[in-house]
Amino acid sequence: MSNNITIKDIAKALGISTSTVSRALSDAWDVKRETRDRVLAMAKQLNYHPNLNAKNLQNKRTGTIGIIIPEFFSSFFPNVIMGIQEVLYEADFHIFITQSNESRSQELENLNLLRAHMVEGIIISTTNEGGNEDAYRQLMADGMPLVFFNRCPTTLNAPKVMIDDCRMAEKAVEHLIETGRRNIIHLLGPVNLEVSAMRARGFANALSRNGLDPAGRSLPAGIFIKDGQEAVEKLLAEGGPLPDAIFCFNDPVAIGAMKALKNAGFKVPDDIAIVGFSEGTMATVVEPQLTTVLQPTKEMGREAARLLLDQLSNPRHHTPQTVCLDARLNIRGSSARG
Amino acid sequence: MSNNITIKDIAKALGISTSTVSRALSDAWDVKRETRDRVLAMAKQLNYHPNLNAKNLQNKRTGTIGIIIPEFFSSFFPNVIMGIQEVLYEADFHIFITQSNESRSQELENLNLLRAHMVEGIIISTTNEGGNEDAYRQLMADGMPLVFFNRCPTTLNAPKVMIDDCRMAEKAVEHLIETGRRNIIHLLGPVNLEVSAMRARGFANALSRNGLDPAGRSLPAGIFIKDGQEAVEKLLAEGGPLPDAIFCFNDPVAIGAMKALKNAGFKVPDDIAIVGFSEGTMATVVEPQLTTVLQPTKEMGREAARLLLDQLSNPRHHTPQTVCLDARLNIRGSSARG
DNA sequence: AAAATTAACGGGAACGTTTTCGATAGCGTT
DNA sequence: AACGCTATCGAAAACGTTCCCGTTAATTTT
Repeated sequence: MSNNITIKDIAKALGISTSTVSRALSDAWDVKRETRDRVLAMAKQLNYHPNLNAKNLQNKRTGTIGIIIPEFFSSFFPNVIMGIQEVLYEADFHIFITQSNESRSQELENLNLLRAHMVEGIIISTTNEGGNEDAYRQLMADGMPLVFFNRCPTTLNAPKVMIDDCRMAEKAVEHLIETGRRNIIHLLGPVNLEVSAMRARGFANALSRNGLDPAGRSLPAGIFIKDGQEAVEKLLAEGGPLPDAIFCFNDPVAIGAMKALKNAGFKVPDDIAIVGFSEGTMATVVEPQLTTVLQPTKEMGREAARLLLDQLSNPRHHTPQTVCLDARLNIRGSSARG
Repeated sequence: MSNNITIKDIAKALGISTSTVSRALSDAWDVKRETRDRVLAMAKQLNYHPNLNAKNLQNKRTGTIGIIIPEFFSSFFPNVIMGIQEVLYEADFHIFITQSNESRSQELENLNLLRAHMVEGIIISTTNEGGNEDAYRQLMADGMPLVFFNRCPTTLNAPKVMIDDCRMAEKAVEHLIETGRRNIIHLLGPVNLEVSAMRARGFANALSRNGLDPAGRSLPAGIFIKDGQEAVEKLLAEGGPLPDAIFCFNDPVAIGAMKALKNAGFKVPDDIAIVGFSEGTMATVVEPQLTTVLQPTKEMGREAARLLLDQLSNPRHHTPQTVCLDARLNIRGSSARG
């Protein structure tokens, strides 16, 4: 931008002082109506734009908050961001989105980037690698407000917003049991994600509560379509007795599992029922449509933003609270049967 | 952040001047090795972080470039952003992502926001509302480097990176013709998008080149699943003769169309073939898998970033070029037949 | 009529950097 | 002994704002 006109230029053009120009632009009380109008007119005429660096250098703020998400590809995070934007824009904040690409080091870089850009707070969903807890701690110790959502470090006493993954997993698995399935397995998420553990626990709870033994019924998978596909292919290749239902860590894994089953000639849900988690666009596109847990993504974003604003307006000894949102099990074709 | 230590603090702690500290931190030649090490050590000890506002105020730059995309939901734009990041991070720039939500006014707000944040350039894909051409023009006149991708304003002489939508549409439709379809219709995209017109033109070209009359064979649809679904439902309700193939503006529309056909008891591709455009995650998830045009999204982002860097390093009279990337028609089940 | 208040503005320091221009000291040259 | 180098550092201006103090003139109060 070659556009270098400053308040000095306006002042000079009008034969007044920069102080007055500054006051006029910020609508101060001690400036005559007429001069204010002249300043505004001249500003428009000269196509003036305030220099945010100078302004922020002065008032020691940036009006920006940072976001770190692990990926862009599922519709989950974009939706959360929409919610964040909604309440943050309302509160006159801008957001600075970065993505860690599920990489620990990239996340660390982003943290430093955001700190260097002097964001006034950070909303973050961790990578599935984990391991940056010290950095979070350091940041919080330095007074940077942090809010976690969805993927939250267990060991950290910070504001978090999540859904009750354990209970929803229970519900999902109980639904499978109610529809007559007894031989249910679970495709696990990434090991160092708390949500993985939570959903696995919900799975186990549901089984034992119904007199089924959860031991040895969880298989490693992951997070992507291919993870689910490979896990099921491996299962089929082993030639052991097959389950009659699979509870998957998330939708992509569920879809991958469905693919593998179809390719091997099995019918979903008749031979094997499938349920996913964290409903995205694909759930109603795949055939049969996927039974899965719909998370209140937008509301999750709103809530995270609210927690951050709370901290901001209440800097001292803010006891970090964890808000837990309701989710809904959407029952569809992939688990149908009476 | 209550962390207010500056180079002054370092200077005071070491009994040297701020100039030296500054030089030491920026690795200048005229500072003794030993003092530089002491400065660095003290900086680490005090947990110093440079104030970007002050720094940027000085050197009149921000190292940030802005991105405006219309939405987050398809995987298209996130993929492009990955490409942009790749080359921009390499060149030591940060990116500032905003989304217009397909809204003209929101896009305008974003433009102003980015300008206020003094980004050094903007990469943008316009909304389907359009109408901000004057703002683009003004920005460019003020010396702000702009690069458009995918959705580019026709009337503007600016760097653009796109694929040859017309030719790819032709290819897609010719594929339908080669597989024996004669009665082909097109579901249109948003009216004020150049890509809509381009794909429609390609559709028409392919028809007339094969002795088929394109007149009256284009139906308004849109951009979302429901647009395609509703368009086909309307078509079916009208009770006229049905086509044997539908070329859709994009994948969601194609998927919507498939849904409507299936619901009405038609078989894809036997009764009616479907082809989409701009392949996303859903293309291989839907059943039958979707024949569609795969765009080089990541490369598109890389190229856009490169064009921006070109402009940045070559500020004056930079003749804006349009780079046209190759795309690929991925033939799948939805258009199968010999 | 003197004093006090108010309305409107200007001067200048400050925010945390970078950078230009010296300054100083040591040391070899002549 | 006077000179010029080189190496290393400090003083101070500048970047574009904001804001605390004045200051002046007009207006009101006593």
